[in-house]
Amino acid sequence: MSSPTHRLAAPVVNAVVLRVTGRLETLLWRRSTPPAEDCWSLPGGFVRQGESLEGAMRRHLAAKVGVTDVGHLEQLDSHSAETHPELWLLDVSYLALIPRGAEPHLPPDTEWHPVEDLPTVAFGHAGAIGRAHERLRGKLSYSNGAFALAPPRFTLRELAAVYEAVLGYAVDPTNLGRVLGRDGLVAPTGGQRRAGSSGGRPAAEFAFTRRELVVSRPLAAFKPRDGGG
Amino acid sequence: MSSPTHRLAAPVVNAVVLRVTGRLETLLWRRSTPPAEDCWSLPGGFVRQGESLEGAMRRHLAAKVGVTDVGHLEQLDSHSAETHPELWLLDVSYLALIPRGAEPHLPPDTEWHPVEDLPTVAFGHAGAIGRAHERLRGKLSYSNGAFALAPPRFTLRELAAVYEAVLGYAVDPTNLGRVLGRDGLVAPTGGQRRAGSSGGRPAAEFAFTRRELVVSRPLAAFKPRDGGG
DNA sequence: CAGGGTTTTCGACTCTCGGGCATAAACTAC
DNA sequence: GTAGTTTATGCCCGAGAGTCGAAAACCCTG
Repeated sequence: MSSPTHRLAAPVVNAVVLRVTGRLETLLWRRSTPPAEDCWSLPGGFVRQGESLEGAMRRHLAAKVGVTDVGHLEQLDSHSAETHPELWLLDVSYLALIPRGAEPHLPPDTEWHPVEDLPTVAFGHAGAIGRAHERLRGKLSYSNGAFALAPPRFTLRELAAVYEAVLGYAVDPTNLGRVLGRDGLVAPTGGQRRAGSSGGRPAAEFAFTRRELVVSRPLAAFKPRDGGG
Repeated sequence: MSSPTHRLAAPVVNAVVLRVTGRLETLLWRRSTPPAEDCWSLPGGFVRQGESLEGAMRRHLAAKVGVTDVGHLEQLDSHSAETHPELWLLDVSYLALIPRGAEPHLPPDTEWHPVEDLPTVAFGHAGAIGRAHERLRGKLSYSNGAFALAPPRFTLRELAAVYEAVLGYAVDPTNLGRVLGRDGLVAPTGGQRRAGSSGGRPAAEFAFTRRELVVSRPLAAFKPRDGGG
């Protein structure tokens, strides 16, 4: 069963790159080569032998779309794809979050598109975008996942705007700050920020305490024996 | 970049098969062929062209370890593996949950091992078992994920025992029934069950209302505009 | 058949946390 | 200085989880 007569596949990585600029946006790449020439698709490419999947993903993000400052990179899922005329592809999807403020300078064929108003994308990649959005929505609800989308320093109003763009409904900045603050996920920096247009009380500046993913609720739907750790 | 000169990999699927029999156990397979001959590893095998990854996983589970009644099957992650001397492998890991009562008749080379006391497993598969356990722990806390581990009908005490085996700490049957019942995830069947040894009040028999995964809390860490749906 | 032991079930209570609201504070513009 | 805008702080309320005790249902023994 380990004989080399088995058919072989070409490993491919693709990323759903998400950022928030008022709206939730994803990065699409207009293909200039077959297959699916002149169609939009997710940025990505082939994996080299000896290369890790995540390494390949970062390489393609940096080389093809100029994305180097990735706030968070996470594998979504894999599936066997017959979308290529000659090759059997094994498609591994990633979710990449870009913090606000890190503006990658994009190659000409690459554009941000609002997730709520996507063009037609090839290879069934629209499903991957939907799953990525869904997973991100979950992450914001039970972790500090917004650290990878928010700028390094922000006001509670700005952070609430990030949540609103992802979740799709209004979020109260006061309550948001209290919840994240109680879990120790965000903390005030001491600085202040003035509102953009007309006057008002300057807002306190906050920052996430950690830049890696932390699950706030310790999965305690039921009681983890309060005494111990 | 789509030239067929790229190196190709052999897609492989592996499953962390978990069940609960008092303890949480996983299914390991003693390899009788190279590589890693006579070592324990996760059950799995090659993917055929034209076959979906999940289809290949189910095929191997049925053929190699006699597992046909899978309560839940879910992809974990993929990684590029250099563990084979001749082939470049692309390893896709799955989590498979076996309900209690469905006892697959195992081939001679296959055994259940308690997750807390594993033998040495090859190919770095120990990490996959850990990640599977971790994900399962999360599932039990915010979904009806236990439906795939529990028998079709059970008492609250029996269900609590399943939770304890996975979570590692005591769970109150009363509270568990109330929480899952309020969300409509479990419901009494009307039947009764007598305790095993000495007498006592017979316990009501319960069953999960759905046999697919349902996320109980609608990810509402913040307010989803109570009016609408 | 009465009584003790065992297990489950039900109800009441408490505590924490999310959400809402009103008020105070801080700043700008006129 | 006054009006207007925005943020911050405190308090209240309700929902839900966790605990506890008492009642219910059953078995076994004498």
